[in-house]
Amino acid sequence: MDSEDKKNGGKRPGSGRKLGTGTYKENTSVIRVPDSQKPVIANFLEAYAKKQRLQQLEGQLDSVAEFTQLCEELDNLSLPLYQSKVPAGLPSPADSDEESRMDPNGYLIDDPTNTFFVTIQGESMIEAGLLPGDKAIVNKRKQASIGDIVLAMIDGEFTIKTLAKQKNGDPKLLPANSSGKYEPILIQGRMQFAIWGVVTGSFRKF
Amino acid sequence: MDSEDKKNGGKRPGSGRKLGTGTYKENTSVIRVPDSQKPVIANFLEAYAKKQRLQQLEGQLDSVAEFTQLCEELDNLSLPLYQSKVPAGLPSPADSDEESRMDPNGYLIDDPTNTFFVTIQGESMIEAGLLPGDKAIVNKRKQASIGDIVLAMIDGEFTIKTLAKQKNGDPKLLPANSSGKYEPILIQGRMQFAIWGVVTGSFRKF
DNA sequence: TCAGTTTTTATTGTAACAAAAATCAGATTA
DNA sequence: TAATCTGATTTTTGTTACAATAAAAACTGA
Repeated sequence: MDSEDKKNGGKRPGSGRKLGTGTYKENTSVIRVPDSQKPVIANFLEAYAKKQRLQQLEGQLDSVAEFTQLCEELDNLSLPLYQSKVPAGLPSPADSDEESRMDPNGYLIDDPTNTFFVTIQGESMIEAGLLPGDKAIVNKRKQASIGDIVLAMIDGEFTIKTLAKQKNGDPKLLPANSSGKYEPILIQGRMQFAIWGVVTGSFRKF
Repeated sequence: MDSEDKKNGGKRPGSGRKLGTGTYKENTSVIRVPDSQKPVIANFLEAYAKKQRLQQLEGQLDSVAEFTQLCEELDNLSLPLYQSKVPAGLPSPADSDEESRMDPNGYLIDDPTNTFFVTIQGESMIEAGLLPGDKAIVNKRKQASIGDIVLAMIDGEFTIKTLAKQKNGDPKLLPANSSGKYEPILIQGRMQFAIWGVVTGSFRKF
């Protein structure tokens, strides 16, 4: 009733749960957050998890077009998350006493709801006319195409670069600075990468 | 040497760190997050903490100096979000005040009555970030100083250049293009020369 | 081959902990 | 008397530890 009771003994080399099978397909760690912001962050993470899940489903990307389309889809999926609070600089209706004048707002911004501004940091896009301190106008609904200047997030950091394609079809991000100080960024599978919007214009104050 | 050695013994009822003296002025708890999103969330929380801190300060203002400083800080508060970090995905806790949005018109144009636009032609000011097709914002009332980018008319033709001074004190106009294709323009007595305004900003559409 | 069982390993929310920070009371000093 | 010092006390906070759960492969018996 006991000595002969063993049925399935022995080693199981190679068994066990596989790496990267968790919610986020990556390592996690613990951080402390204020209670009031927990639901906000939870929402954000839920959207992120969904994105990761879909990206894995989609398998290997073979074109940037597809990829950005995917991003768009994902963006729509997670839209409820930040729908209410997109930090867009909504242009106020111009007080056009001088109607013959050009209006920068109208000229620069086609789609106010989906437009926001980002301050340029660094000189990596200097040859595209984007200097440090400039404000880039970003449309987050516009479909990104090869050659567009885009706002992308790589491993949690934002950058503005020109979108291009690698030989294998994966995206890459090109700086516009021939000094050699900035390298193209090749997007690889293990990097967290997302296109947040297309830069449709810019402005600056001297 | 021992019985009389007690100096500060005993209970300290009411002592100890006060509640709500932490970063967020509220309870916290720990959650697990994917490593790649840690910087994003950290930035979000930083903004949130700043907001909480300032809100607490608001309750104990006792001088005008402090108040104006606070206003400045609150003003800046909405910017860090756009500057490099979290344009969307996480709603900005600092941005809940509606009025802190940015308006390109207001940002670019201080003095509408005396402001007009000029389309850049040529590449002579490319290193100042002015590309062909850009719109330069010109204030015609502003006093031009050495180092300013100005709209000048020389012998009936308009040009945009940086204003500088020759050794003899006469003005000269410097291009911002190191290719050597553009030469400084030295203003001489027999030339017809006038400064029409100071370039205070620029904008473009891609 | 197949289904159920067992072993193995990764994930994940939470508890626990220790160091740091903040605050107060009594003692000491100026 | 007021300011400072010292130790006690409590909250905060980043990290570690852990146990429960989940996922995947190996084994067993048919």
